Amino acid sequence: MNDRTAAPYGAPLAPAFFDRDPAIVARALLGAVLRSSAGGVVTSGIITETEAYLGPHDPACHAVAGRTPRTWHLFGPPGTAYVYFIYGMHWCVNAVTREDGFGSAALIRAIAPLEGIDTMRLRRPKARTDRTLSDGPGKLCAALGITRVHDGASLQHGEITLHAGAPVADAEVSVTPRIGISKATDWPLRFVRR
DNA sequence: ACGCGGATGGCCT
DNA sequence: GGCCATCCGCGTA
Repeated sequence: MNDRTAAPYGAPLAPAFFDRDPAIVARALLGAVLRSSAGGVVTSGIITETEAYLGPHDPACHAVAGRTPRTWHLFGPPGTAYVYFIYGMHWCVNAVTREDGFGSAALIRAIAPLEGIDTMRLRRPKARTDRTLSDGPGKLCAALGITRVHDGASLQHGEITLHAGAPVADAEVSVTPRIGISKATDWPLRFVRR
């Protein structure tokens, strides 16, 4: 209904945007728009929280396991979606960073709902407020219909895309250790928009 | 406002 | 067999 409002974002971010250090990319993704057309319905949100996973040398990064069936697309070219299944129930989405074959990424941890909020509510019936619709990595994937079928897909042209949005100033950003991990727990690689 | 534990299944050792 | 880049509901305050 109110889904026809003008979307304040343009063309998808180019591969060159992602072909940088994952911490730079994770920071730069704050304020960007994550968009989905899964199921033929547009849902989107403004990114408010991200984390960087640095590669095979980062103990908390899935790349430490090497290239396995699960981590295959983490080693894809920059601007690829790396979607994985966790805790037997949830999906999480990353944007692959750096060069093809390296194995680093930026995890999208939270978005503020922008378009398709009615659809997001249907997909997340337990969410009581708009804010809790997509304020977690598993929640936002459920809200946007992101699943295994998107693993390995291009984030430039596909059902899931990333778009530049309004810039976010450093004064609005908190940098903290990453959440929910058991290794390298003190590395400051989580970026949160206040 | 917090803290804790159960759900649930694929994947690596 | 054990470990998860999580979420939700229930308990205590």
